[in-house]
Amino acid sequence: MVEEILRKNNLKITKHRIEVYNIIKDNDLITLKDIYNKLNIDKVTIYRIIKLFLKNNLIIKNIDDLDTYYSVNLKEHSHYMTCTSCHKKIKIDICPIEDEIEKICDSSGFELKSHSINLEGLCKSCK
Amino acid sequence: MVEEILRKNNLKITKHRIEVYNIIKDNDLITLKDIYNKLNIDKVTIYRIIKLFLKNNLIIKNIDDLDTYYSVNLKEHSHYMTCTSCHKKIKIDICPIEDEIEKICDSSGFELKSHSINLEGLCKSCK
DNA sequence: TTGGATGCAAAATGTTTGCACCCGA
DNA sequence: TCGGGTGCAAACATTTTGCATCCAA
Repeated sequence: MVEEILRKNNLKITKHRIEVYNIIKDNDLITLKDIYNKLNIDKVTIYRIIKLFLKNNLIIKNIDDLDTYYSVNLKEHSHYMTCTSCHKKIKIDICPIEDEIEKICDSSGFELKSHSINLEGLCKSCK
Repeated sequence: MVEEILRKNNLKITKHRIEVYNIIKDNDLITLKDIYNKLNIDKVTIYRIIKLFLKNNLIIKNIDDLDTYYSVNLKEHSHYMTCTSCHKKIKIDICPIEDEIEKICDSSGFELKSHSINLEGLCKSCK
């Protein structure tokens, strides 16, 4: 529930914040432009909400060769490989860094709050 | 040798391309702005060279909460964890996705050309 | 010599800021 | 009620484009 997440982070609960969070949650890897196109909220407000969510690690910033995308920051999450030819994204359901990164954090005392991976190459049909 | 790399990719060898490649190589995770500040090359030309290098997988685009950085795409490479409080970057010398991703590519037929990882959190002294 | 690379100017896009007004707590 | 959230306008920053000139092959 978005409201709980906002409350837990001491963020005021507003209609716009709920809308933005939910649209990111329901559209994994959505661009700011698409959030703007789907919601009736001023672009500036979306920038501010995105910034706030990033700062509080509620969402994750992802990139590929073309654009910047946002996704919600949850334990269950996917990563994607992007074909630079046909621009299709192939979903990976396991997190390839999970185990290794935990070891590194344990030994270095780093507390990981969020992560994103950009994998680019050619898909089966494009190579 | 930069010249060989350019030749191998059928790219014309120019003074500027050599300069840009070398400065990225010598300054792991450099911003476009810093390339511009360090070299006497028009900003537009740097944008074009960066774009060309990315398209040919000669360099990698990396992000953190603040900026976009470039690094050369070599088998021996580092990743970094970024502290969102003090903005220090902690170098990781092993590639945490290497093994897992190879398996995924093998089974899916995806040919990985480049990858970048963004790890954010709090370093030992900031948490 | 020739097509692509570069520099300069300008346009187009993307992002932030200031301020008045609005709304959630 | 009140401080922070939002919309609008404008400023600022980033990236792309058009075109004339230059240079690597």
